[in-house]
Amino acid sequence: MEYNQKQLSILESAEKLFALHGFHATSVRDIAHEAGVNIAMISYYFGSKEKLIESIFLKRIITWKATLTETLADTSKSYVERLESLVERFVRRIMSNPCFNLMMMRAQIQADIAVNELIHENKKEAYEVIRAFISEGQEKGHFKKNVDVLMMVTTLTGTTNHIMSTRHHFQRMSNLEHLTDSELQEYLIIHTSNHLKNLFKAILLHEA
Amino acid sequence: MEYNQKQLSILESAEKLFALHGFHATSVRDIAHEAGVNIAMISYYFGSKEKLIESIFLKRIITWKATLTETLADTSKSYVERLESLVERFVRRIMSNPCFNLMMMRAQIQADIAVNELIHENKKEAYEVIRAFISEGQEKGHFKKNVDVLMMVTTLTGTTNHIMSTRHHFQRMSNLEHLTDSELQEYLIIHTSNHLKNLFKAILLHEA
DNA sequence: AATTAAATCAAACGACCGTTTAAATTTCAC
DNA sequence: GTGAAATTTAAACGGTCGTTTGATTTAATT
Repeated sequence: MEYNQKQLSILESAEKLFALHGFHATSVRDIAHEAGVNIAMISYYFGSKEKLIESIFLKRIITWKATLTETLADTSKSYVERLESLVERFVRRIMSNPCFNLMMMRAQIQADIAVNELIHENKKEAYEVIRAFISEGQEKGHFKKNVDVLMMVTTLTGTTNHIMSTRHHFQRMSNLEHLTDSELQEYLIIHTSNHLKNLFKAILLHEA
Repeated sequence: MEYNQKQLSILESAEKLFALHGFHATSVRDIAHEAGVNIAMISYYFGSKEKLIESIFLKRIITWKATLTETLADTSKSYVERLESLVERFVRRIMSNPCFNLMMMRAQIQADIAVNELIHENKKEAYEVIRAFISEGQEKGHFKKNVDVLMMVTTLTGTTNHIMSTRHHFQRMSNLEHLTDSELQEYLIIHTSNHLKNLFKAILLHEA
């Protein structure tokens, strides 16, 4: 799908505003104003407000299955190193795209939205790559056996999403008000990754 | 704050609909219809739709600090047992009130809502009780020292919220479609609690 | 029983909404 | 340069929204 400059501007503006205010509290007039276009352009280019949000999801749900597969198949690294890479890449990907991921969180809370099936399939693919990797590690004796991988992935996603969506609360709780937005983001990426790596290693590895 | 039967009916209906559809996609006509009252009653009893949602938060944010304090101060139990009780009570509390907690999640995503300060204070209080407990356990040698308690609490909250908000996706991923809603809820409470207990024990305890 | 206060109602208000319309303008292809 | 196609525009449409209004009904008080 090729978009022209106007369409891209609309998509970006919509993504930002939907993330901030949600779908229903964002009007096409808001989006058009932010994008510098006339309001009829939304319908002209995308057909409807509903199809606009679907287009954002379609554009953004770049399946990250390929990245995952590559990361977890890198035999130059140990199983632990690959697990650590998985966590780092995941956390950085979420934290570096706050708008889209806030939209994802809203979509997941909202039971009646058209992209739910797309999201489900996307998550299922990712999960199956991770599960295959953990299983392989278990069979080869690198990881412990009694670990619920789906719960583990839920903790990865849930923790990261929660930090991202409540980062200003977190900032206040940690007395980090002096940090700029990009400093805070980098701090959160590192600390969240480290925390999650510690958690997963603690349950997957045999104590050294 | 004492509410009459009509007001309670409005509060319940509003909570359910705000949880399902969000504040902006729920109209006062929807709420009035669900509650069996005339739409003017919303403004009459609560002043506005905005004040209605605030009233729900005020009513529901029963500070759980007292429950926490009691659970974590129960000296008839070991430190580990108290940690386990904390997890179980937290998870059950969230999972048993899906409507209110979906509203909480939405409120947290939404940066510009009047109750954010209330939520922040509420979370801060709870966090400080937990941190005091973990610190005490560390000082007495029951828990390991290098654990980020705020991150731990974030994992507790993030994981539980994520399961709750994506429970139908989770149900499908786990091939549990045959379960009724209440069976699924109970399954999730138990499995989430066990998973989180395993995680926290793995990072807090010295390997036996 | 009469009066006052509270609750309820249907209708209305002014605002906002997403989408459409028809005309105007711009761009493209020949 | 011309005509067709695409894009853009301002206005309009029909609908929904939260809140208010004033009349009516019900409940409480004297």
